[in-house]
Amino acid sequence: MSSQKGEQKSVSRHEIVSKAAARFRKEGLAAVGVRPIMADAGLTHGAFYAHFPSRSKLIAAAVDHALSETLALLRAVGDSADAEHRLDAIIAAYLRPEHRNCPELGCAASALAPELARESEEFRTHFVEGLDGIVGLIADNLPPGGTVNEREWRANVIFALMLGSLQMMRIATTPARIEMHMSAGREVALALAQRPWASGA
Amino acid sequence: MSSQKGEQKSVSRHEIVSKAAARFRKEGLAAVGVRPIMADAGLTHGAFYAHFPSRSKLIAAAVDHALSETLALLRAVGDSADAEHRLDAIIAAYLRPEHRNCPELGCAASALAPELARESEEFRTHFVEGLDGIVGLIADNLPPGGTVNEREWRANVIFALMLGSLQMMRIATTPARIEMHMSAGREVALALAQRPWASGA
DNA sequence: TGTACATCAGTGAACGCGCGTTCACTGATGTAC
DNA sequence: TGTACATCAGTGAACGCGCGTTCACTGATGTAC
Repeated sequence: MSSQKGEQKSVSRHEIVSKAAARFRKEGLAAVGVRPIMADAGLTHGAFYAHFPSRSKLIAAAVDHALSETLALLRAVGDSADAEHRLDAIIAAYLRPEHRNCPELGCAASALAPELARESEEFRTHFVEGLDGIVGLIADNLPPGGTVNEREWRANVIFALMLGSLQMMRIATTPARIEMHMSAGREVALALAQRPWASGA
Repeated sequence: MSSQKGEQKSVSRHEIVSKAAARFRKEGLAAVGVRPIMADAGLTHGAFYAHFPSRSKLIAAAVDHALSETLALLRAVGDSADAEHRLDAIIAAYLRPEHRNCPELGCAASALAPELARESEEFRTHFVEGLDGIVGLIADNLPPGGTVNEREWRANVIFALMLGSLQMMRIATTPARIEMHMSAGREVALALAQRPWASGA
């Protein structure tokens, strides 16, 4: 059987994607080359093209990987909270100091949004589908009520606020500022979730 | 007098900074080299080091330039609106289709936030001071009431929402999505501004 | 079980290219008499 | 006003370097008999 060779290859591929996802989030898409990623994965650069046809295909795979990791983590955080505090827990997990300090393990949008905005329409359409997983998780944990559209609308605003707040936390340099963006983002995101549906928001 | 030579030099410097500010916002800090910027300014790359000691000092100058342009524009937008609709006009100017489509003319934070978050603490401290100009403009146009801290707190949340919403507009690919992020961001930003002060938010 | 051959994941030299930065030089402008 | 010299903004070749990508090769693993 060729299963052991093939298995090794798919282990390598996973390692490449995983290390790339970390490097891209930490240093930016444009700043990271194929060689350092392959070195992180314990391989030499020449092997790269046996796994991916080009660097840009790796970017797509790495961003996908990062997004699903984040969705899985936020889902787990929600699941392990009381039924009435799930959204609270998800928002707090997104806007927490560790997420500020370790972009390499966090939400791809927060680490890469403007660079992703420069990618092709095709790429962005796919990325938005991935992000919709996270936005959908927020929508699913909103208080009951409202139409599907209203719930999605609200989840999108909440996510936009979380995204902007996390980026402000990362730019901020003083503990007081970081704390302000964190607690303000958490408080307002939660308040938006609990606003009555009647008012149209 | 050497005034004409010196004048030419400062005209060139301004041209370099201005073209760099546009390129960096359009393509990202890491993606733009000294040569293309100098070509945009109508000069050859060799002249660069008569104006700046290094590429990274140009980044600092370009980001400063971009931020003051944006502050001036938003201030002008606010000033030309009715007294009771100034914040409305500022928010609408930030979250408008032209700003989505032309990052090279827009807010540096929206085009570069994650890349700026990777810069040194010194750089970020200076950048936050610049951003505070915009946040301060929002605070100044909030409805009356609240302490200075409460007003700054609220202006920061509003700005975080505007930042996140504009980035979502840029990633979105369908007119409906773009429109949703725009109108949702506008509506909620304004609602946050008008929330009563008593409730602590 | 042992040997000969096929497969194929990974290696590392090499390609052309653009990067940030340096520097000897050019030539238009400004100054001195 | 005219000529000789000084200044200095801008030019473009050159430096070493890392980039994305290609490809002939290696050597461990798997297959056939």
